[in-house]
Amino acid sequence: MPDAPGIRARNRAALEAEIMAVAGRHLASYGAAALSLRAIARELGMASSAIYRYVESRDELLTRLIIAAFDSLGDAVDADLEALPAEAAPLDRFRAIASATRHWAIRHPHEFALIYGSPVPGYHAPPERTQAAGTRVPLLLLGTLSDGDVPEPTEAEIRALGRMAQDEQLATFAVGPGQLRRGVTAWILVIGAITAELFEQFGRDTYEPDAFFDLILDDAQRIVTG
Amino acid sequence: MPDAPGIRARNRAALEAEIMAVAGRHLASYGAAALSLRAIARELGMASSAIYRYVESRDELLTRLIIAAFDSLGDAVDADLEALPAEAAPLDRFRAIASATRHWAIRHPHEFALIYGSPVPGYHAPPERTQAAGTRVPLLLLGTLSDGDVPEPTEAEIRALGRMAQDEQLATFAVGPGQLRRGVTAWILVIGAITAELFEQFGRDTYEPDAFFDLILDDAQRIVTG
DNA sequence: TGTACATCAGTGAACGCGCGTTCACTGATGTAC
DNA sequence: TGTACATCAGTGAACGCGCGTTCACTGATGTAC
Repeated sequence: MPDAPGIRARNRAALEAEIMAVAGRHLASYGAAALSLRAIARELGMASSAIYRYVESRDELLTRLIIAAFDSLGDAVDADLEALPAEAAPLDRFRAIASATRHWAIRHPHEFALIYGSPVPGYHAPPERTQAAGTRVPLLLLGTLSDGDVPEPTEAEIRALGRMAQDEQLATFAVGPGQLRRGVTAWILVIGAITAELFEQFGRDTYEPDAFFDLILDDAQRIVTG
Repeated sequence: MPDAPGIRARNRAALEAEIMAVAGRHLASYGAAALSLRAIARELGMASSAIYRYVESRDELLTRLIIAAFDSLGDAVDADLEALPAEAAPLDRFRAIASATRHWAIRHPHEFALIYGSPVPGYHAPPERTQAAGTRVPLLLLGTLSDGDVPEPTEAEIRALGRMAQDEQLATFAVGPGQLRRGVTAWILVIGAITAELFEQFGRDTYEPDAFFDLILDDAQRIVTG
């Protein structure tokens, strides 16, 4: 039987949580590139070397922050989905997922940049650790698509999907290759629109992002429904 | 009458060009975040302070590199367009522009990240200097769209475009608000697909980017033709 | 054509800053008998 | 229950590195008379 955690274990868990909280705040305020183990230690009032009892390296901390960002996004999307009436149509769920993603991104621009922007210089995320968290929302989105009323996938579509079109993969996606390819394209459009808005690719105050995103969703739905 | 340039002016022009060339190489190799005035000076065998005779500051150099990247992309697109037969259909020109953009991005990932990825930490590009270069390719793309066979713009579209839908602006775009909005959406999809590919948002070797991009272009064209 | 002066390019030292990571060490907490 | 030992958290100094930017200065190029 496991002992109740001693004072050491409790302290460790508490400090670990505090470190992640401070790291998250620094990420949110200054961005991933400026993330510094020394700065985090300073804010916690501990020696810079002490951090290494909790975090292997800066890269490891970045990996954890990436996973945390994906989780935060996933939770936000889940919350918005639950606010929907149970009988909401699939396309309404689709819109809710995309809108929740956009609103999360607006509230957490640096987190969004971390997971959907340029890679952090000198760091490469280990896919085996980030993948599960990273596919959570795209999978939700695919879940709103049904195969019924959509044309047979073309040869070109199956070829384009490559490994994604293999049977084991398709099982986790729960849609056929045609809808998978459409769903991925729609997701690209959604993320692209959010990116353009956040990174101001068309300048500042040149258009109305709220209204524009609505129209983006119309196009995304047309992509998905064929 | 302007004098022939003296030896000093010639040296200055030559060194200025050399500095930009080295800066470009460093950007291409290590990315914008790692760009360092000292490193450039070192490579040119000059004192780190000497760079300041040619470049006001690191930010100024970044601004020049952004403009250079947009120009490089624009030149690449122009070249591919010229290789097209003169009677090529607008939609073929559309595809050529998008494909040229993608191929340029694959050849110049760090330049692409500089202009379409997350902002460089601690730097904000002055729009009045980068805008002209930045709109060059999008304007080419809009140039392939005609208004004729497209439905009247909706109220929602005009609202979403905001300032972009003002008359002076529309004149420079040479299309009506309906096509403008469709063209911008298509461009977002194209850039989003390139971003997803380069930044490996769906992991490595999970799909076939060449074939997938072809299908993306089909969707982009459907967006544009209504 | 020659001379006096102004402009400019480039130097080297310095300021002040920050970073990730390692290491030998102290003192507190936990464990086995 | 008490004691000896092992584990762990946290310290502070250090290594080795890099950066942007400023400044007083030298020597070469250009210009006005």
